[in-house]
Amino acid sequence: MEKKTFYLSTPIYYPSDKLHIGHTYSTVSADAVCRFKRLTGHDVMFLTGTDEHGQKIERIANAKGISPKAYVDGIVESILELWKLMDISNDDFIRTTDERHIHTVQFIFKKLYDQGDIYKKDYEGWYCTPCEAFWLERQLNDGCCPDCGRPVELVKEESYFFRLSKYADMLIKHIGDNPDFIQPVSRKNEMLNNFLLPGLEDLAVSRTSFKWGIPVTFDDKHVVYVWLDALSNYISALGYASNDDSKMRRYWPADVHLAGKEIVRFHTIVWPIMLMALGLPLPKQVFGHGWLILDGGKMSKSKGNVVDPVELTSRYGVDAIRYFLLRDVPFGSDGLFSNDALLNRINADLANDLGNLLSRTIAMVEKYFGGEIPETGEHQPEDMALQDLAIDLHNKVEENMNSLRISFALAAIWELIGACNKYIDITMPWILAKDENDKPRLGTVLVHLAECLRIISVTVSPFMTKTPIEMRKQLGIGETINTWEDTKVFFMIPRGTKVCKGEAIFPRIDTKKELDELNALLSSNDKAGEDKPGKPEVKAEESYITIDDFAKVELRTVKILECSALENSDKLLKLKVQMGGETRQVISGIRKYYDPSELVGKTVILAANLKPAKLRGELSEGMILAASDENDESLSLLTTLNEMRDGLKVR
RNA sequence: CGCGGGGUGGAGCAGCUGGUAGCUCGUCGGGCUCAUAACCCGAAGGUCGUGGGUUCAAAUCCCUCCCCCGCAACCA
Repeated sequence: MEKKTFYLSTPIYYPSDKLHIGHTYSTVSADAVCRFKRLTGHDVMFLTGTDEHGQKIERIANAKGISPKAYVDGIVESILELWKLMDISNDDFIRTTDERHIHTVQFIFKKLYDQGDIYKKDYEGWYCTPCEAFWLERQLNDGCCPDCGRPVELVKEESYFFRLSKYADMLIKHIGDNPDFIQPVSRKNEMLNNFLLPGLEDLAVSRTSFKWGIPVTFDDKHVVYVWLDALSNYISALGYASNDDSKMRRYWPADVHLAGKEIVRFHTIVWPIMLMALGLPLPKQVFGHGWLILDGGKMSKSKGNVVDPVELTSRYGVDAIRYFLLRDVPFGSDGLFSNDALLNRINADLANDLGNLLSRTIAMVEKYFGGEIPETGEHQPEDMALQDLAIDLHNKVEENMNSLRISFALAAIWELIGACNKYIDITMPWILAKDENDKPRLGTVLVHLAECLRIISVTVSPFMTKTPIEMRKQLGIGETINTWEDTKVFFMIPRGTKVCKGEAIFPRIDTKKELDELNALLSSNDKAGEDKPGKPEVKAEESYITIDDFAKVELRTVKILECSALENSDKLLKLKVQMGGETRQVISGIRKYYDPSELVGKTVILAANLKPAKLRGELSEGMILAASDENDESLSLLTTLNEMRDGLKVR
């Protein structure tokens, strides 16, 4: 019989920098689901990759003086290493710079153009020259660029547009007819209420303002712009529109597209409409997972508050990290990441519960039966209860995994582990061992434990990769009786199997010591910044400025005369400052840290020759200097060590 | 009133198709010694953000308000 297929994709990641624990979370989740599907007999296609085009990459590469391709090649290499380290079992890795992808995108673009779904139109928009970015009217901050605060100008650019509007009704109907299409459901309402029902605007799908993208075949001024490029990866990887589309026929439509919640919108609106326009069936489900929130707030590359998965893995092992990510975060909603929670989880669940259970079981088989799995005898009620629980485990795991409730699946496994520990307490094998007459009973107890451990080793294998192998090695069964079907049957380990005591699979961690070390590491990373080994001198040349460059910035001491909160803003303070004979108005985003009254009379440092900008409708003539940490958790204004008068130059 | 998510014992969460408030960690007390100072049992601790409404009955449904967080077309 033909195996059922299962096609799952992760988002393709933007390689503007190294990936952090959040990306790892997405991908590890995907991996667990795919491993589970393989274990339960599916023909799986697991795709991940990178989305490599765009202005941001182009700019970073330019700044480094290398080509965009050379730049992303380097990052992609580190991503591949990371996935290898995390034991990600993807079947393919698609890069949007792959020839096969470019071919598919160009085909799609042309086809949609030919059939009238893509059209060219002059696009009038607000352009910020320094940022090289277009903005919509409603994005502007009182006529200024939302990024840099400088004024923007109205310019015309021609652009290709994709007729989303044409397919909106079809999509609304599809969403209504297929309740599982958008998961979790809360996202579905969000999409409908926010975007679909109010009406879709056509989407700009080309750019002329930068070059780093896939050229439009019939109009070489244009490159294909993000979403049409990126989303196509899900079929370009299957060979859509290529000589060999066997995978396309085999795996399409996808079973699940995993997406971070911020891009659910593109996956549930733009992508389905693209597919409709191409006459292809829609994916069965788009699942929007939550984010890992770091203590201080959402983690992001630009905030710099990232947690390095490589570091964590080298300390605690892949399985510990995989386990934590999969267990601690309810899939679909946000999860909190903290070192504290991580170490707790490792100690409590892995070392104490699972590791110790294996260890004590093996130890007893060695001690009481010379290391050979004994024979089972008559069964007591507590034996039956344990058997029932173990035999039922595959149902619970299957049920939860089929609805992508990964943490619940793990919780079910840990229920059995807990029951085993309790079973030992009830049966008290060490007492049985004292009386030769109780030997058969003792054997029965140990066989039950070994069987449970065997079943656990299999059910846990989608989530952890090294642990099950080590468990089975210690149980003496190696890679036998390890199929999904084998989890449904008790008493499979042959009598006389030689167990083999090994190292603790999860050594207990000295939490306090490790926490100190991790924190120290974090702060030293902050300070060291780029001069970590690997790229010391690259930075050197480019990042120095000359004394002349420095002289361009005019820094002055100023005295704060007045200060008040700016209305209709939650971040801004409005200050009046004295600088020599002159007074100026400055807007500063420090409301979170300072009460207006406490600032009056203070002397601070002002960047005085910054081009004035309007913020929330108020003129800001300069910028007040402040030191802040990467999480924006603490911030301090700069002042002078000794009392100085205002208006002085700072050099 | 831009949109969305959330406010439950010390911490992190579950429960939210209404019917005696649950889990993990932590704390305290006890048990056990096969085991990685681990495991097992018990206890303390919550007026389920606020105010109102529906109901025999609300953490759970409806409305008011307060507070946190995210998003607003390239940061999973």
